[in-house]
Amino acid sequence: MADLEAAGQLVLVEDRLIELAHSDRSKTPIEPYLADQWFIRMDELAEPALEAVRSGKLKIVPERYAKSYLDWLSEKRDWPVSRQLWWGHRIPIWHISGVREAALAAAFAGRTSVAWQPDGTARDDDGGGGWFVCTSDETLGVDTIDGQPIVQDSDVLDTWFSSALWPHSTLGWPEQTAELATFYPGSALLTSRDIITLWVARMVIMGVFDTGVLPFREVYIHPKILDRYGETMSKSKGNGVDPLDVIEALGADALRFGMTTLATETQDVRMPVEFQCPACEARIEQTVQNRIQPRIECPKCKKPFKTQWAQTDTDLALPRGPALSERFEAGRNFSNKLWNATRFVLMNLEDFQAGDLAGAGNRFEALEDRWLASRLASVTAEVNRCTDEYRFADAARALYAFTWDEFCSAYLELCKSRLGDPATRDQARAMLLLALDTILRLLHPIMPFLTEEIWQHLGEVAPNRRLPWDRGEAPAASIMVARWPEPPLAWVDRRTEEQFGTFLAVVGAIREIRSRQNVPPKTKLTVQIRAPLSTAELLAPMRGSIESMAGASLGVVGPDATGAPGAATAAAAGCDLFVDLADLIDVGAEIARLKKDHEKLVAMIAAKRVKLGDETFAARAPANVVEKEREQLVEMEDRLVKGMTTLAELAARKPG
RNA sequence: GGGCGGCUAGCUCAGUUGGUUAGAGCGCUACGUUCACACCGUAGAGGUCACAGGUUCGAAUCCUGUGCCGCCCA
Repeated sequence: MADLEAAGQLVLVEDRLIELAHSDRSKTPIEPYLADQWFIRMDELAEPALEAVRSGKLKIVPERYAKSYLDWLSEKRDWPVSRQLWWGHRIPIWHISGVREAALAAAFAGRTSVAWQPDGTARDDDGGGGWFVCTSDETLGVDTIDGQPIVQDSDVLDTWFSSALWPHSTLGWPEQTAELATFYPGSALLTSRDIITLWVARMVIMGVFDTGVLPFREVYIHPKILDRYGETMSKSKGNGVDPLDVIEALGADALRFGMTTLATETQDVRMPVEFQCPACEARIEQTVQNRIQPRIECPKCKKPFKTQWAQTDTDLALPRGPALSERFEAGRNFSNKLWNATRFVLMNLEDFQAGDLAGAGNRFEALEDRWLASRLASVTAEVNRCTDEYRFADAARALYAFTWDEFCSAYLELCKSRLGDPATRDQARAMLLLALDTILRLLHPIMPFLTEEIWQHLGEVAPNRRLPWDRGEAPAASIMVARWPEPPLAWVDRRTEEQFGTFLAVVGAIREIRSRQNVPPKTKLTVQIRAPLSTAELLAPMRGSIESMAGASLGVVGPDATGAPGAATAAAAGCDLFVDLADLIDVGAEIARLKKDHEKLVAMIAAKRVKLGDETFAARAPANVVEKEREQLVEMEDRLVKGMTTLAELAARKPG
């Protein structure tokens, strides 16, 4: 500064704030310090690791992470491996001063694993110098040479150096063990994105260098879980979830299922954390303030509980409030759902003899059986596809939706009446067994404990069951070694699924009317369904099912069905449903609803007309898209007219 | 400074190659304990898809820019 001033070059002196890095652990500023360190030259080592990914021999999923791997390795920056710590692998380098090379050669004569080179210090007067000595053996075996002490470097290797050895050293390398022969290389490495360069790249480098073989063929990078504020979870911040707490409160399968549904292709997932009051089970949002307190008072029951920070004897004596997340509750609820569905199946399976389901494919006569078989085949294919592509969340979602919404809500309900009829009872039971067994196998990787438990119960009730994919063998003693299900794709039947969809839509429409009009569940509704002949034929065999699932009795189902003037109406799957509610109907509510519908329809019809009137749309959009739009317009206009008729009828009926 | 990702319902997230009225779980509202399940059932409300341009007959989706959030590297 003085020089600048003297030279007349100093313009201004001012105070500036400088970003100063702080140590995460000690919270003290990090000061630069120049020191000699050991480096590993990377140019030759990096090349095979780069080639492995470029050529596709090593696949990184999701693909975008290959970029950070390649970018980083391409720089081929030398790796500083020495650390001034008290733990770790000591660097296999020794120092000696004041000796000539001849003395080293004599001391290590015959040892090919020892190498040395000058350490760069100046020579002594008598020709002796400083040397680095290196060996791949554990020790040098000598303490002095020519009276000079030989001392091992006090530095240890970077933790990632040791970690890079993990795939092969854990299997006994450098010995050629049976474990190494069997388990090396592995198939897939699952890890977090922040250590792709630190760990994954180093394992590849080290694995190839030491064994000549890539340590794994695929790398799956999973998302990282952050708290509700987007911060990385850590014990020292106190913002984490303890898996043991989750297991204790919600179950091990809830934890695993929850983790699986979080495993999407995204980079981060957020997990809001809540304390659970041990006294009243109220949930208390974890905040930046309360997460570092030794005790928290429950705002609901006012009783205090301790956290991981409890220190004093009084705090330590308090009951502990576990840290949980609502994101595991769906898994807990799902476990419960599956357990109860199982109870229902087992209850109905007692004294069931026909356990051989190997020829199940020949017996799908009822619509719902064809549908269930079709769905089993589709869902299995979907789960296979998802797991092959590391889309674990999609697999979990598919199984959750199928089990809950289709197997439990639809199929089990339909079975209830069939189970009471001796003519259909055994077929329904066989189908329940087939479906539950298949669901268990598909779910097992995601919910291992519950599925095993149920598997054992199933084994007691139906020990002789044979599924088509069991190849004539009895069910395995444990689901862990049971065959993966293989429902044939020939079971997939799109027309049946469509048909079944129509059925469900009709049931839904009746339920909607009931709910809209506040009709108690026990009151039977009488429903007329105006449907095209084809749809009516299709619904005919499901008549009883519609009645039982919707709590209704069906009148006319066909093109000529009509409702009394002012009947409550609903549309579904190309049908119009009429429920005459003369004594029950809330006319005002119905009119209000229809008016709202009407406004919405008018707006949508207007938009459609503009679209279809646009010449360029007709000219440039694909024919099927234009056709679809036309059909929708017709359908909407039809609904508009019907709505207006009903409105007029209701208005005439409304008292006053 | 470079790179990667995110911004969709109150919350946490899905949304395949652009094409019905954008979905799920939790939460919320109403009704309901009919013998698998209230950790449940039925129905419902709730979204200008961060913002601004552009491409296109058509954009949550493709392109450009901006803002905010996060991570890796320097």
